[in-house]
Amino acid sequence: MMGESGYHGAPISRIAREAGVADGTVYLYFKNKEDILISILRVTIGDIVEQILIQYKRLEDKPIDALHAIVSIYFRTLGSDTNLATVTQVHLRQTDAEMRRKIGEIMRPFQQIIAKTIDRGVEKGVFRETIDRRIARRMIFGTLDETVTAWILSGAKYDLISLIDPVCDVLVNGLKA
Amino acid sequence: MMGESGYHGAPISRIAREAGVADGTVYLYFKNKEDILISILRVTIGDIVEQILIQYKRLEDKPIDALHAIVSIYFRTLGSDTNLATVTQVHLRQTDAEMRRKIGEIMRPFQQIIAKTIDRGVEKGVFRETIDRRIARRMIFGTLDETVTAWILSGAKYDLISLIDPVCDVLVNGLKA
Amino acid sequence: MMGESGYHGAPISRIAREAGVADGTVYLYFKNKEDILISILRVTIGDIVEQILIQYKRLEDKPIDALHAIVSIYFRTLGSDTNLATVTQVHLRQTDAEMRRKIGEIMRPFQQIIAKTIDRGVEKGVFRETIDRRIARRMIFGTLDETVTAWILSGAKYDLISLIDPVCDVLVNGLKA
Amino acid sequence: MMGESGYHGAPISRIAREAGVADGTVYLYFKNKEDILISILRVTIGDIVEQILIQYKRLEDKPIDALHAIVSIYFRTLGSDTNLATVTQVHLRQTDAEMRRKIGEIMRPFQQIIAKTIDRGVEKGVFRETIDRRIARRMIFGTLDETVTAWILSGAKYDLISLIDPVCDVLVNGLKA
DNA sequence: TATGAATGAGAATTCATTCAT
DNA sequence: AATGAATGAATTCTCATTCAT
Repeated sequence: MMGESGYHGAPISRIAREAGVADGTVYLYFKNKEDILISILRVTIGDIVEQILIQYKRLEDKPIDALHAIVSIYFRTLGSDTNLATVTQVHLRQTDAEMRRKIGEIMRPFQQIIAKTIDRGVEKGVFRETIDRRIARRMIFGTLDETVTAWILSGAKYDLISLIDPVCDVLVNGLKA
Repeated sequence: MMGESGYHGAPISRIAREAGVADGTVYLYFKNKEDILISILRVTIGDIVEQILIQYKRLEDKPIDALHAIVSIYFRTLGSDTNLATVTQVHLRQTDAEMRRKIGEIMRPFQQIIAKTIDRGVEKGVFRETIDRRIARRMIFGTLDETVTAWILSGAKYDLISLIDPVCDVLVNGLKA
Repeated sequence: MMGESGYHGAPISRIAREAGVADGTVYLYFKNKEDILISILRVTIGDIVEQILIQYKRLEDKPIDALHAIVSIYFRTLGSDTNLATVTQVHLRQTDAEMRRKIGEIMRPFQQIIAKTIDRGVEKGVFRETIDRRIARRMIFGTLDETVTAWILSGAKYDLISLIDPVCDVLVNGLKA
Repeated sequence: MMGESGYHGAPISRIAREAGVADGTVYLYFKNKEDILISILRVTIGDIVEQILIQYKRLEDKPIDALHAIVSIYFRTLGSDTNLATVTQVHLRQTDAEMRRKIGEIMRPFQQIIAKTIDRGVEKGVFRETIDRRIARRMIFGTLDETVTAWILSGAKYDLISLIDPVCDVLVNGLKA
């Protein structure tokens, strides 16, 4: 039960309606509203990180390819499910400071993979040594995030996958030695 | 739990208190809460755009300096007023789709300046011709946005101005020919 | 906050769990939640009354011993089962006026035994003739009730049985000729 | 505003309706539902205790008169306001364990006055030395409580004040040396 | 008989908005 | 123009009850 259909809109009543269940039913599966949103994010980011890690060893010596894999998996995952992306880009933002902190924690593994990729790139001499790594990480994540958000707000009319290469292009150039 | 707040974000009562007026007084100047937030954004982005335009003519032939001016003014404006930045980075996100559309409209002049700067850079041969300009615009805006959001969520502990140069560095390199 | 519970007191799910059956099973045996609580009280008070009546004939001429038997059986029954006492002292109070009326009806046989004991005591000249018998009944029941409630709210840490004699002591003195 | 009319019935909506205000208005004066009930009890018990203390010095040497004053003031206060008594005897019982603890704390000053009166009575030799003072306290409070509850559940048809003397009579005899 | 997933009515609480002063 | 008390719609969440299996 639950899970396949959409979860647009903030109120539990709408989430429940779109899932085709009664309001109370939601609470059989989730502790509270926060838990719903957090759970969706956790699973999504967990999936993305897991998929990246599978390819990661193979790409140990190729930071540019590793970055490409990160972008690719991120866009493919969110790009294949508009409802999912709506939750991560719209509903999860409609939350208070405490929740934002929890979101930050869940995002950490993904952010760490980005950080590691930057570190390796610098070690290998592929990325510039002079870049501020924290800034670089934010550039990468900010670009991905802005791209997905723009896609959602546009109504998901085009294909997010088509943006993998051009996005990698600007990112890599921003870092390249 | 979450939706213990009827709407999200800052209650009118807090906005009014911080402005030193009574709740009702707010409605003499603004149509409704949305109008307040939108107005704050409109003024802020208007200011930023105006300041950039003042310097813009002078930098017509120097796209890298123009980009530096954009980043500088954006960070200086938001970095000098934590409340303001909290509204733009937190409260304005806690809104529905219709509101997001309005926000997009208000941001347009700022986005257009970024777009124009990219165009000029490419014309002048300073930025690569092969970059996807829409993507480039999102990279720039996404990086700025992510940087300011991270700053706010960190509690605004460090100085946003100190990030102007390193942010410009990665952005320019992402675009450079 | 408070009314986070739709009704009050023990949820059916807990009652069912403690009985080792599923929620739905409860409804094969009871009409509704009220019926459960009422039934528990009916059985409990029925038991107490029955036990008292067994000893009652034998004590017909000894109103003080009869009162002792009442207190003893009341405290022994509730004191031997914390869950039971919690239902009678806590959950059964968390009900509306209509339910209170039903509770009153169920308590009547017990109250009548107290009344009868007072009457006999007066007849025999053991209790003062000048006492208001209705008040005396309430003193006895009020004292028992308050004692059991205090015991439950304390966490049932001490032994209710140890209070039989001292409680009888004050009650008997309140009535004695 | 608020305060004069009745507060029957558990739900805030009914409390508000009976106070002639909207649901939300209640929250301008009380933190939450618990706060309403607790506040009523605090004020009531505070009043009762205050009134008793006024007479208390004068009755230092007369424990029986002191007890009479306690009963009198308790019954006069609750007996003069059915709504008030309904809150203390019905609604305040419909609460969870945590709330019961708070209620216990608020009742403490009243219980302490009872305890002190017993102590003095024993010192003066007016009350028996052999009574268990904790039990005696519960007898007194249990009798008062049961009497007021019975009065409320009867529909407050008779006059609670008329019970002051007969109640004192049984109580005093329960304690007398 | 027994189950327990699903239901949905009902309760507390927040806060944008209004309006008498 | 300004106030802020009062409103009530909207929202989350609980739990008694039902019913298909």
